Amino acid sequence: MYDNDVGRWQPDARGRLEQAAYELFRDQGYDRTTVAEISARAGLTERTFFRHYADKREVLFGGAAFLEAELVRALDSLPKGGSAMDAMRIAVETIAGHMRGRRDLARERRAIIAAHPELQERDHAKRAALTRALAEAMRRRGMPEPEASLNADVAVAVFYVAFSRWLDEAQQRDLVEIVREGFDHIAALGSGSRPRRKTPSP
Amino acid sequence: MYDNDVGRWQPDARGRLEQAAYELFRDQGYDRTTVAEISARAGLTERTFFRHYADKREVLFGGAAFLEAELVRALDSLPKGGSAMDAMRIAVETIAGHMRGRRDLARERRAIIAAHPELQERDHAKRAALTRALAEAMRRRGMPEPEASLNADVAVAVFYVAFSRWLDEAQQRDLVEIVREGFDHIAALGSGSRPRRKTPSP
DNA sequence: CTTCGTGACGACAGTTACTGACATCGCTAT
DNA sequence: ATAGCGATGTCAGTAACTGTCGTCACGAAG
Repeated sequence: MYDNDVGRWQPDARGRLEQAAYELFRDQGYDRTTVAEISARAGLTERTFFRHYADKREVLFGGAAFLEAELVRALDSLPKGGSAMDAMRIAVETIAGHMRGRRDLARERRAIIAAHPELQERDHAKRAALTRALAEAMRRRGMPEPEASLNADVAVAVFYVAFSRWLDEAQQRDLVEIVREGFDHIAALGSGSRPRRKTPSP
Repeated sequence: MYDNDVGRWQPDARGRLEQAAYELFRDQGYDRTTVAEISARAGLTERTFFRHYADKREVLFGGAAFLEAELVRALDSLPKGGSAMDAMRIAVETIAGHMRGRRDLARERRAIIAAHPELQERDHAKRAALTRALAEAMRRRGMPEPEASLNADVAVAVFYVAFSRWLDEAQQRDLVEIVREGFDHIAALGSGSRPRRKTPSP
């Protein structure tokens, strides 16, 4: 679904558009670069840009749909026996793994979004969509409705907090590890004691 | 601050723009009405519309800033002695009181927003801003940080859920009453029993 | 009474995000 | 071959949003 164009045109038009956009946003800022510029640098026309992205903002959120799909896929492929929180933990750790090697890009992206309210709006919308998709997947596993949405909220919050820390920390830890600590912290809240482990028990 | 224009132009330009917008949105839909149309119906120019509203969407969210200000004002004017949840309850009930007599308008507004993703984005952003403002006010009352944000989240969630029910219910109850029930429900969660009251104890 | 801002608006031109309609041309299946 | 399909190009158009300057009532200062 991502590998288009092997014949008449250069391949990976989407990827070229995204890369061109990041370069231009970094060099001259988000609102000083036009869609026409992005398209030209990618060797395409403005019209084609809007065939790949519904609007200018979406070029910064191409990964969100992939992330959502991966999260749901990971959760659906898990046996339905174990605890619900464990299932969510595994699914979230799965998508956290997909971030490996993209920290610098993610930091650039965050800086751009932080400087533009319209992009923050879109970011929140993507988070809400991710949460809804996760809640729906939990419902498919048999969890009733207040719990499904509440647990999805918590799991997505853990992911976002971990993601933010991952970008902030000076030493470069693995995001999956930070996510795991987050879920440990949540579990500790329920048991009334301090976190049971900092790494998986031997 | 809201009562401009008593001389050379008709008064209440903002109000006229808002009313014109609602009428046109109701008659021909949000995206089939242009800012030029709204401005003309209000007896103003397009340029003036954008002096009052940062963009076309904002004309539907003029009340949000007022609501936020009222919520903070109500909370700040409360004595700092009592319980934190009681203070939030009183503040939220105060702004709930401001909705009286605007149910039909609110339902129209909700229908418009529900039909347009861009407006839902803005709606979520306004809710986030309200939550942040409430958390900050709670911090001013001495509540430390994880609690302030978490409690603000809960209080705003109660308000939004109550608001939605208020619009849905066939018989027209008072929003303040529904908000009160919501806070009762939350309090019951903490005490481990069912809600203590459905209406204020006699 | 004059003068001097100041605030709210109009007029106008310009940019740019976004859309619709139609043409082009390699690829694949029949 | 040919017919359809899919990704793109071309072109024209709409409407959201911005910068700049001019206008005119008002109120304060002189």
